[in-house]
Amino acid sequence: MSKKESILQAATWLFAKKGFKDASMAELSKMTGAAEGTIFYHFKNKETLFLAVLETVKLKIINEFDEYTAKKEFKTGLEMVLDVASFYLYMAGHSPDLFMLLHRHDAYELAEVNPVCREYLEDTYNGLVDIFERAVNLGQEDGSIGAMPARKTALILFTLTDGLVRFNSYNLYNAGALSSELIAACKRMLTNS
Amino acid sequence: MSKKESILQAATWLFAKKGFKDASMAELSKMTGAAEGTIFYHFKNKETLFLAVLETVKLKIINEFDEYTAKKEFKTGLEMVLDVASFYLYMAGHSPDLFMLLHRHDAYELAEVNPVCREYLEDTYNGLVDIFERAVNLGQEDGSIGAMPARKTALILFTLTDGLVRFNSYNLYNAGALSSELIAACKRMLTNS
DNA sequence: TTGAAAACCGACTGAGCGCTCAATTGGTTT
DNA sequence: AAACCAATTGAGCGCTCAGTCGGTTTTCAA
Repeated sequence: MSKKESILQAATWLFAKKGFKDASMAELSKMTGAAEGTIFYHFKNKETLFLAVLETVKLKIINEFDEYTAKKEFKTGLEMVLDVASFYLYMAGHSPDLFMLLHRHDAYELAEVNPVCREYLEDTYNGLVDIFERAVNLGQEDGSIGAMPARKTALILFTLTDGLVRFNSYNLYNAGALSSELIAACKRMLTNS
Repeated sequence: MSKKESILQAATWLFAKKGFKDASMAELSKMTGAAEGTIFYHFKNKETLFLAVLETVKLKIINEFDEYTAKKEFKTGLEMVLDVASFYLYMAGHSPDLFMLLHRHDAYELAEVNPVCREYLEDTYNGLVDIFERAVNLGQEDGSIGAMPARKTALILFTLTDGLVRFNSYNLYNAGALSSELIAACKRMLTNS
């Protein structure tokens, strides 16, 4: 792995763990073995490095879900919704850094003034909501999901699933213990007419 | 209003807007007209000030919801759930600072090492989830809500409502436009057997 | 082999930060 | 009038940090 790549990888972890402000270039330098000057040789400043991290987060998440939905076969749209929600919980447990970065406020504050940052975030979220929407549409065609606005329902499903992941990362409640209840709630929400 | 009170009030706004690290005592001093020394006379350090802010947030939120549920009469448990969710959205729009503070990671990171902070957060969340749970129990007694685990369902309802508020504060999607869909989704989720 | 570009290094800089402290004020008690 | 005290002040201290810079090493095509 090139030094640039290892910097990017370590930065993902560090920004996720400490947030933008509390992640210091000195610590990043120690972690990677690269001198501070080297970091600034590859990324012109801290903000640029953060943006590069956000881009890889977006690519990794979208790619992971694309692979999952392409590989797996779903019997019904309802089943697809439930499986995607489960997979979301699974991924968040498996790659907590990626989701932690999306749950911190750093990116949203930067997005207020930086269009590129905003684009990364919108792409990531739209990609995820799109998957739920496709599943809802599918379910409404095959009859497994009742009549309701597909896009808005997809946003609700996404909000609920993502909210559970977020609460889990706060260490106040255990989202794992709620996963089966999440699935049950989604099922009831979608099959009621 | 005493100088101490105005410091606390301004700090609430500043911590909510900028987060713990980016909120500087110099700016707080400018905002309030109090010298920096005065701030440290009333609050021994920045963390103590932050804790004091968190405590007022907890008190304000719990108090607001207590007043609401005490004043208003609910015909059924289901209606209470839906009304409480609506009131949650209303409050978040009316006092965005309070919820912004709960949505930032600062408090949760402090809670990892500071039991008092953890207590404030748990009290706040438990207070809110309790309201939903009472409503669900009520609904299951009067028959307006189907059979399902009350506490876990309350957590799901809370997660969903709070998640919507959070997304709204990110300025990526408009939670206001989803409020009617939130209510509809909750209704379907609760009345299905 | 060579030499220029790319990659890398780490001591250094200056701004900004939380916090301290000696001094001052104005009101109350003795 | 003297003593006391809580509240307030702001210059300044020690420290951390992102970012710079002059120099060194590595790479690789000619």
